[in-house]
This record gives sequence, C-alpha cells and structure tokens, in this order.
Amino acid sequence: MTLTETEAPRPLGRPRDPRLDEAITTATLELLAEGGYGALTIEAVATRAGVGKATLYRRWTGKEQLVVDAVRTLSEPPEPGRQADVRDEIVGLLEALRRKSTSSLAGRIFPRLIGEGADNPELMRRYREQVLEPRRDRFRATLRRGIDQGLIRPDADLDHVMDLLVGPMAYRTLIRTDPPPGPDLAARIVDDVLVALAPRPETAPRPAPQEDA
Amino acid sequence: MTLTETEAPRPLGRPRDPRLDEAITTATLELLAEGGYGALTIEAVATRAGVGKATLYRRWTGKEQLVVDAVRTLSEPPEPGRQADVRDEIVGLLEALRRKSTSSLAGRIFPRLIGEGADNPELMRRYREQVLEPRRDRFRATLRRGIDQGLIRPDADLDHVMDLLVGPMAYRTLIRTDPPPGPDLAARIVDDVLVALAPRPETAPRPAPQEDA
Amino acid sequence: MTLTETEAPRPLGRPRDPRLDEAITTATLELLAEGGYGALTIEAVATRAGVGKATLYRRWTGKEQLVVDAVRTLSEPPEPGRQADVRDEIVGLLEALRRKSTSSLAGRIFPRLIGEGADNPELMRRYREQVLEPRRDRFRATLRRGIDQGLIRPDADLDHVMDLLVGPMAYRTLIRTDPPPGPDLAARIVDDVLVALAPRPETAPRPAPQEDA
Amino acid sequence: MTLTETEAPRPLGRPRDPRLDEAITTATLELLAEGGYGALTIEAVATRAGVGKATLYRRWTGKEQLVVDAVRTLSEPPEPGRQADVRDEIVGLLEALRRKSTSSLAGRIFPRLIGEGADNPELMRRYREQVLEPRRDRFRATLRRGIDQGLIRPDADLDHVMDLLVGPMAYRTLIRTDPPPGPDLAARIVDDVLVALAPRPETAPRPAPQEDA
DNA sequence: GAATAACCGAGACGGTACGTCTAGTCTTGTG
DNA sequence: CACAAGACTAGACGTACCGTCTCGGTTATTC
Repeated sequence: MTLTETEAPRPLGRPRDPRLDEAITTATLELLAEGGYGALTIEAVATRAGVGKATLYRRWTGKEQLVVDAVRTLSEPPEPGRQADVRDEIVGLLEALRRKSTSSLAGRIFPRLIGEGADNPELMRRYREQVLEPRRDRFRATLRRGIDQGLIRPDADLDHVMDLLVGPMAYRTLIRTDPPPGPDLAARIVDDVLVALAPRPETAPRPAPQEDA
Repeated sequence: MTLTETEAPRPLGRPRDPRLDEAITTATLELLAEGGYGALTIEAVATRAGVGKATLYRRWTGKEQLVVDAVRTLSEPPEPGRQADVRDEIVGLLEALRRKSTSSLAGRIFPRLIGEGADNPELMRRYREQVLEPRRDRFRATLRRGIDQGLIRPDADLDHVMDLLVGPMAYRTLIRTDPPPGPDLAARIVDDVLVALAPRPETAPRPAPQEDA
Repeated sequence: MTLTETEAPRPLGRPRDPRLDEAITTATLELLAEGGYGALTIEAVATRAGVGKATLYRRWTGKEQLVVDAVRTLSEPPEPGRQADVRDEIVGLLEALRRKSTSSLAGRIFPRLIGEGADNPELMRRYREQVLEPRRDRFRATLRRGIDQGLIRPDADLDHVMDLLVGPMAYRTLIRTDPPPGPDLAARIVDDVLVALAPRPETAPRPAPQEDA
Repeated sequence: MTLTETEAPRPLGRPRDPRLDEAITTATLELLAEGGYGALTIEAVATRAGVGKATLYRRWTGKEQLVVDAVRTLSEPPEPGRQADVRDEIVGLLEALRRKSTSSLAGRIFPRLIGEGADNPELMRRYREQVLEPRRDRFRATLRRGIDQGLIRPDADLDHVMDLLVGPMAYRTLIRTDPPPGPDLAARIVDDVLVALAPRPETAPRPAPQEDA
C-alpha cells in the first residue's frame, strides 16, 4: 500500500539557500542588540548578512515579520527546570519572564511587537501562535499539577489563573517599568494570588459587599 | 507684598498662536484614527493642521512627544463616577480601562507608546508622569477607602495591589488579546484578588506548601 | 584521400536547440515593436521566448548584441529592384532607406544602435560588418554602373560619393527629423549631388576661390 | 495707465538655490566624460554634486532631460569666427562639427541623444529647439551671405542646402565612423556640393539622364 | 512710528530608507 | 552538455519623510 499522500510537489528551479535564513536572522538580532529597533533597517540587515535586499523580501514581507521570526529563534527554551514544589515552579516561571524582559534583547523587542501588533493583527496572530501559546502550554501543565496537589481549586479556569499570575508581572516589566521589578516580585505575586485560588469550600469567595451600601 | 518671584521673563517677538496647539493635536488624533501610527507623519500632521513643519518642531521635539501630548488631552477624564461601594468602584475603574483599550483610538495608540518607550526612556517618563501617574493617584485614593472600610488589609502595599488588579486587565487588552476580554472580566479579577487582600489575621497567608514535598 | 580538414570537434553533451535562436529573436523584435527599447529587458525576452535567461547569455553576451542580431535578420533584403536607369536606381536606394527609417521597427532600433555604439566599439564593428557593409556593396555596384554609363566621373571616390548621397538622407531621418522627410527627398538629393559628380572635363570643379583671398 | 502686465506671481517658500543647477550640470558632464552614458546614474550625479536626489527630481523629470540641459551649456558657442570668404566659413562650420564630434565629450553624448530620441519625442524636441536650431540659424546666416556674394543660387532652399552639407559630415562622424573622417573632409564636401548650388542659368540642373535609357 | 525679535506658511535642502526592478551569475532537477 | 526554473548579489530606480533652513510676511514689544 504505497499511499502517495500529499508528497511535497518539489518546486522547480534553484532551491533557497537555507543558510541565508540563519545569516539574516543573526544579522537582525545583532542590529537590534546594537542600536535598537530604530537601527533595524532592511538595508542594514541585508548588508550585514551579505545578502541582496530581494532575498529578504522573497522570504519576509516586511520588517515586522522578520523580527517575529528572529525573536522566535531567540526565545525557544522556556524551561525553568521542573521543580518538586509546584509553587516554586510557578515562581520560577514568572521570575524567568522577569529576567528575560528586563535584561535581554527580547526585553527591547517584545514591546515593539506589542506596538506593531495593534495595527497589524496578522503579526499579532503569528506572535501568539509561535511564541506565546507554547509558553502558555508549559505553564498550564504546571498549574494542572497544582490542582493535583490540592494547591489550586479543581474548578479553576486555568487561563484566567494564568492571567492573574502573568498579568502583574507583564505590567511591571512593560508598562509600570519604574521602579524596575525586583527578584522578589514573582514570589509576592504567586503568594497573593494562590490564596485566592486555594480550595476553601467553607469560605465565601466574595466578602459580602453589602456592608458598604 | 508683591513678590515678583520667578515671573515669566516675558519673551520678545510675536507670541505663539495658542490655537495652533489645538489644531495640531486634533490633526494628530485624526490621522491616528484614520490610518494608525504608520500613517502619522509629521508632514501629514502639518498639512492637515494647515501649519508649517517648523511650527511643529518649535513646539515638540519629535513625533513621540507629539503623540504623548495628543493622547493626554484625549484621556483626561479617568472618572468612572464615585461609587458608594468601594468594590464596585474598583470594578468600574478596571472596566473603564478595558473599554478604553478595546474600543477607542487610545487602544491603538497605547501599545505604540509601549513599543516606542522600550528604546526611548524619555518618552516613557513623560507618558508615566503625564498619563499614568494621575490615574494611579485616582486609583490609590479608592483603595485607601477600601482600607478604611475594612475591605483591604491596612498594611497592604497599595502599589502592589494596583499591580495585581491592573496587571491582568492590561495583559488581556494588550498581549493576550484573543479572545478579547469581556465585560465580566473586571469583576472576576477584583473578586479573586480581593480575597487575597482581605484582612484575615487568623489565616496564614500561605497555605502550607509542604504538603507537596 | 579523406582529408579530415578542420572537422568541427563535435562537442559533447546535448546540442543547442537551433529553434531557440529564432524564438529569442522573434521575442526581441516583438518587444521592441511593442514598447520600444525601454521595454526590452533580458527577462522579458526570456519569458516571452519561453527560455531560461542562461540560454540567452549562452548565445549572446548582452542586450546590444542580441539587438544587432535581431535587427540583421529583420533587414536582410536591401534590394530595391534593378532599374534600367542608374539615376532612378540610386533614387530608389535612398528612398528605400527613408521608408525603412521612418516607418518600421528598424527606425526605432537603428538610432539606439548609434547611441550604444558611441561607447561600444565592438557593437559598432559588428553592426558595420553585418548590416552596413552589405548595403554599401550593393550601392557601390550601382554607382559603378553610373560610371560606365557616363553619369559619374570615372575618377570619383565612390565611398565619398555614397557619403554625399546617403549622408543627407540619414541626417534627415535620424537627426533633423522635423519636418519628416518626404518621398521627394531622395530625388532632390540625387539630382543635386550628381551635378557635382558629372564628368565635366571643361569645367573647373572648384569655382576659383582665389577671388576672395 | 498702470499696465500690470503678467508680473511673475513670486512663488511661496524658500527659493531654489541657483548654484545647484550648475553643480548638478557639472557633475553630469564629469560623469559622462569619465564613464560614458552607462556610468551616468542619478545617484552618482547627486552624490558628486553634493545634493539630495529629490533636488534633482525637483528640477528635471529624468536622466534625459538632465543630459540635454547639461549638453546645451556645454555646446553654447558654435562660433567658428567670421571669415571674409563665405566658402571658407562654411568649411569652418563643418570642420567645427567634425572636431566636436570626434574628440570631445559631446561626441559621446550626442549619439546617445539620437538613440534616446527615437523613443522619446519630447526629448528630441527639446534637443532640436535648444541645441540644433540655434546652430542652424548661425549656419543659415552664412549661407545668405553666400547668396549675396553670388556663390549660391538665390532661389536655393537653404534648409535643403544645409542638409546636403551637414548630412555627409554627420554621417561620417556618427554612422560610418570607420575610417574616421579627416580634417580635409569639410572642404571636400563643400567643394562638391557648392558646384551643384552655383548659380548657372545657362546649364540644365539635371544632366540629361535619358542617355542611359 | 520705527526698530527689533520671534512668529508664521511655504517649500527647498541633504539625507536615508523604502520596496521594486533588472542585470548577469549560479544551482537545482531533467533530458 | 543544454535546458527551464528560479534563487542569488549588486545596485539604480523614483518616492516618501526626516529635521533643518530660507524666503516673504505678520504680530507683538521696546525705544
């Protein structure tokens, strides 16, 4: 049974040189590191990569797409190491986010993507799928272990939980950047939020607002 | 006692036409609304405002400053109405943020500012001082009332509390924009977070993580 | 005695497809006719001929050579028909030149060759040898008949005579193109010039310039 | 009676710097002299003239117009000196044409203009009006003196006469460039052609072609 | 009321990057 | 080897903005 399946139709002509992808991506990241987004021009990337501009436009439609791809290769391993203690693992994930955002190149590029994304839904979609979602999957698995261990209510909406945990950290690294968030922030966020998420059947989740009316 | 004090030195020459500030700001906002940040060029602003480019550069040093100022005039009233119930008032403040971010012009401009700000600390500083801080002051006053009413622990770090409340909302409107946050999000955040902030002397703030070791 | 002589060394591999020469030449002429020299790009020729660019460069070194060859095939028959009257035959040759220059594709291409030739002696040489000289040979034969018939002085420099006859026509079709030369121009040139070339032993060819000295 | 007339409306804004016209023209001619038409790129002209590309495009619509203007300034004085003898003066004019065409920069540029002109009537028109016609006016005046002195028939069509004289020289400098025309060519052309143009009431202008029938 | 000084609209200026196009070469698989 | 397809480097094209400068001309204050 020789199922031919889809079988890539093998395009005609000279195939694209796969090494150029890397040369271009590297040049992109170098330029970003050296001069920020403002110094990232297509012409500079092409020159630094030793590549014609046409080669660049053949593979990416513009600067933003190029940056997304470059950043993706940069941010592959979101693995903070598996911890025995789920709470510590969550802290580790948040702390990894802080370190990445405050120190590295990614910390300069990420806000740009947010900015571009506001007028460019396609860019945002690609970023979400290729960068954000893989990380969220990783995070979600950890939270599931938290449920198994009785740390988190079994009926909790894990997406919402992630919003509560990641949101404050993102806010402090992107928007309220001054004073810069310290290394204890992750633990503070986790401890505060986990209180609310703890399985506590005997406590009313909402402390009677009518006392104020 | 007529203290002359600093007394503006009264500059020589023809004074600046104050109406032009408004014309320029209006043109800026219109262009942003029509074509996004990419369509916002100094030349287009000048043409639309019926003004020479020099007049623009006489008053602002560049595009970013112009945008910050324009946005500031746009976002003056952060007043969601004073509520009797503090909890409802906090929900109102967060919901106002969501509505602003998801619907209006500001929702397109704000991410751009974040992006520009990453490489432009001066821009970020101005934005923080002129837009962010006034809103935080407003929010902080509300939280103080929450302490007075016994809703929030008296020793809570209010800046941190704001991070916990605003962070998730910002995260959902800026970064994890899909699916878009709904009108119930503000209440969910507030209810979850306030549990953790409630004055609860008899409860350990951290629910014994050793059960997992 | 089978003398092997030069005996083409019979190249290895697949032989060149002779039909492609024609396909390329045809495509070249079509493009010239449609959009002029500016529309004649190597890529367009290759596409139209259904041929790879390499095939083109394998046979011609560049655009100019290609055009020369294409024009040559176009302008093969310079035969205006043999006339009994030599004077009429000369008129016919000049008139053929006028018609060719003012009406056809060649009239657009020929000036280009002149232009390219100024910086490209090799091109000019090929053009001269392959297009010009054959026509001059034809013309020269007619003039020889003119000498035989007593129309032209036997000691006349026929190359110079051709310059005197062809020059004015070329000038009117290439340079002083406005107003465009009419069908009577050939006869006017021939009649005027032949006066000077007539065998007239009793007349001094040069009307005594010493009267002015 | 204050006739307002047309009165140039005095354009708004900063006036164009007239020195740049010259800088650009000079750069154009230098580049043409150094590398021929192929080396003449708009970018090179702008760089050499120390000028932005926009400045160039503000004043000329393209490369051809720029070249025409540059050539015009180059070829202003077509004055070979007024000779007592009209015949010598005509020889001088033709010889000046030969020298210009075979030696100088103009000799490289002129053929290019012919080439471009074939597909670019507007360019040809400008060239004719700004370069050619002034020279022809000069030539025509000389021919009129020739009529006055009895050298040329009073009823001669002077435009046609110029074609007969200039045509052969142009042909030898532009098209049949090999062998290159020598310094005696002008005299040969003039002497031959003037025979045909001489006032000769007693001679039939056409030497009986019926002898050949 | 004349001088002075800064304002104003218009638009030229040197630069820089854009995205497209073509030239001429190189690299695939196929014949 | 030839061939079609098309990737590749190089670099010019003409356009768009940037931020500055230079005009003629307009308000204000100061002498």
